[in-house]
Amino acid sequence: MKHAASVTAPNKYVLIWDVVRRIPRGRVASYGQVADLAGLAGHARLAGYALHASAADALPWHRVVNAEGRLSLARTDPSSGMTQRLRLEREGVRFDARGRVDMTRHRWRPVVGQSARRPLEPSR
DNA sequence: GCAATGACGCTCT
DNA sequence: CAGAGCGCCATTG
Repeated sequence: MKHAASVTAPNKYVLIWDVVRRIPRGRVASYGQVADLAGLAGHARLAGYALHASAADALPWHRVVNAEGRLSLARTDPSSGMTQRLRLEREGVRFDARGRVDMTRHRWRPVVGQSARRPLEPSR
């Protein structure tokens, strides 16, 4: 069925869910970023699949947006867009006039070694 | 097993 | 900056 995972949940999905669960409050990550952290670099689509397959309130799925900072809605539940935006705003995530998340300020930066690289956001 | 579809992403126009 | 095209992989008919 379209709502996979209802009975079968590939380990890959579990990996993705685990990453999503680690996203801090007030921070957002893109599907590609989640896939990458889950060890599935380049497979952003799988991240989307995993989220769709997971239970609605089993994890902070609302903190996952696409690379453009826009909200990707599930065709089976278009109303999720409203829920997502409300939850994010409630966490302090700001949206611009176009309805996009300000990625430069809210993109989640998991600790990797924080040696060099780190353009650091304009922090307003 | 092939063809179509999908909570995506990157590149080119 | 917007739209179209192509690539990735898993699920479904």
